[in-house]
Amino acid sequence: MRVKIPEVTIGRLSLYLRCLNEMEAEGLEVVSSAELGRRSGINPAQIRKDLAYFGEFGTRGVGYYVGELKKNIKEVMGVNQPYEVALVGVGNLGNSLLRYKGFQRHGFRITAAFDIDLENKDMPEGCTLYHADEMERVIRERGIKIAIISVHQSSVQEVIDRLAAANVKGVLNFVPTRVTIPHGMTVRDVDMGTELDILTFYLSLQEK
Amino acid sequence: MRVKIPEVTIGRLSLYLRCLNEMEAEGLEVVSSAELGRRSGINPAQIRKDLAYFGEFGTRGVGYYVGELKKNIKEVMGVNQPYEVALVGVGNLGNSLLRYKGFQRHGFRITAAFDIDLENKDMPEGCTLYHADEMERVIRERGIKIAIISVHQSSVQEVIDRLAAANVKGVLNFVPTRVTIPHGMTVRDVDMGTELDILTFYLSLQEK
DNA sequence: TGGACCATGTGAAAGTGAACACAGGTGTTT
DNA sequence: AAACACCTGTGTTCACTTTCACATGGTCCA
Repeated sequence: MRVKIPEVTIGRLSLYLRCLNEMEAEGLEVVSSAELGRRSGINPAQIRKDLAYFGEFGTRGVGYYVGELKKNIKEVMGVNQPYEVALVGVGNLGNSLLRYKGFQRHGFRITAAFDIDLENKDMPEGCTLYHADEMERVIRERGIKIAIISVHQSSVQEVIDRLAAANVKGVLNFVPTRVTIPHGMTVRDVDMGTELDILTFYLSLQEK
Repeated sequence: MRVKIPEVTIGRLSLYLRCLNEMEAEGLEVVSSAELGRRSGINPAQIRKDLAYFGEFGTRGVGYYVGELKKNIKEVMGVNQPYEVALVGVGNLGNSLLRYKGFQRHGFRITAAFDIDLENKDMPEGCTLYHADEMERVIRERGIKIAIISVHQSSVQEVIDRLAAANVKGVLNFVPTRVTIPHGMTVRDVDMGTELDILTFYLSLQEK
C-alpha cells in the first residue's frame, strides 16, 4: 500500500455502499459524486478523494456506474464474500446481537457463540452455542477471523488474548474497558454510555 | 462559549472519568497527566489540553486531585444529575438496551419505552411501556430530553421528527439510515454493521 | 528562606483531514 | 466537427487536532 488511508474514509465507503444499494434498487445506473453527496450527506469532493485512494472508478463527464462502483468498493473493503463471526458472551446484549439483522445485510453471519453458562440459551438458526473452554478449538477449526465481545468487564482482556491466540484478527468490543491489544489484531470499541455522555454535553451547552 | 470544543475531546472526557473512578476506588487522591495518560492510553499533553478548554483544574507541581477533577469533569459534561431517557422501539435490540447496565453507570435511566405493539413485552423495574401514540404526551410531561431509537428503518425519520416536536434534544440512533436532523437536535449514530466493515477492511489489508 | 524538583498550562510546530478550484476527459447538440 | 455542458481526478489551500517544548507556578526539604 502506497499511502495511508484514513479510517474515516473506510467508514464512509460503507456509507456509500448503502446508498448505492438503494440506488440500484431504484434502477439508477449512473450516479455523479454530486448526487451521491446529496444522498449520503458527504461533500462531493470528499467522495471523489475517498474513491481515488483506491483507483479511478468513475468516467469523466459521466459519473460512476452504480453496479460497477458497488463491486469496486466491496472489493476494496474485502466484503465480497460473506464472513463468519464468533460471539463471545451470550448475556443480555450478546443475545440481541445474535439476532441483529444489520450484520446480515453487511454479509456477516454469527455462526458460533461462546459462554461459560450454557443453560437457558436460545440460539437462532445457523448458530451453535459452545462452552467458552472450546473457544480456541472451534474458532481455529472454522478459521474464524472476526469476533464480537460482550462479556463481563473483568474477562475482556483474557478473552481478547485467547482470541488472538486462536488467530482472530478483528474484534468488535462492546465492553467499556481499557485493554492492551495483541500485535496484529484490530479492536473497535462501541461504548454506548460514552455516546450518551456526549449527547448530554451538547444538551448542557444549549442551556447556557 | 468562547472557543469551539472538538467532539473527540468530549469522548475523551468520558474516558478520563472512567479512569478516575477506578483510581478513586483504589484510594488514589492525586494523579498526574502522565499517570492518567498511562491508564487511558492518551498522550499527557492531549489530556492537559482537553482539560484546559474548561478551566484550570490542576495544581502545578502536584497534578490533579482525583475527587475534584471528577467533580469538574462531571460538571463540564452536565452529567452531575441523573438523566431520564426514553426508548423508542422495543424489539430485539431495544429490549437488551433496556437492560444494559452501562447506561446506569453513566447516570442514565430508561424510564419510558414506546412501541406500536404492547404484547409480550417484559419491562424491567422502573420503566413503563407505552403505545407509540402517547410518545409526545409522555415525553413532554416528564420533560425527557434524551431518546434512544431502535425502530424499523422506515419509521426513523418520523420518530425523530416527533421526538423533536416533543422537545427531545439528543438522540442515540441505532438504525442505519440517512435522516434529516431537525434544528436544535443532536443525533449520534451507532452503526454496528459499518464497524464490522471497517474491521474487515483492515483484515483484507493484512492479507496483501 | 532558598534551592531543587515537579507537573501544569500554553504558544508554536507538526501532522492530518476536508474543501476548493481547475485541468483533463467524455458525451451531446447543432 | 466544433462548441458546449458535464463530471472526474487531483494539486493546492484551508481548517482542525495532536504533539512538542518550555515558562510558570507550586511543593518539599535542608
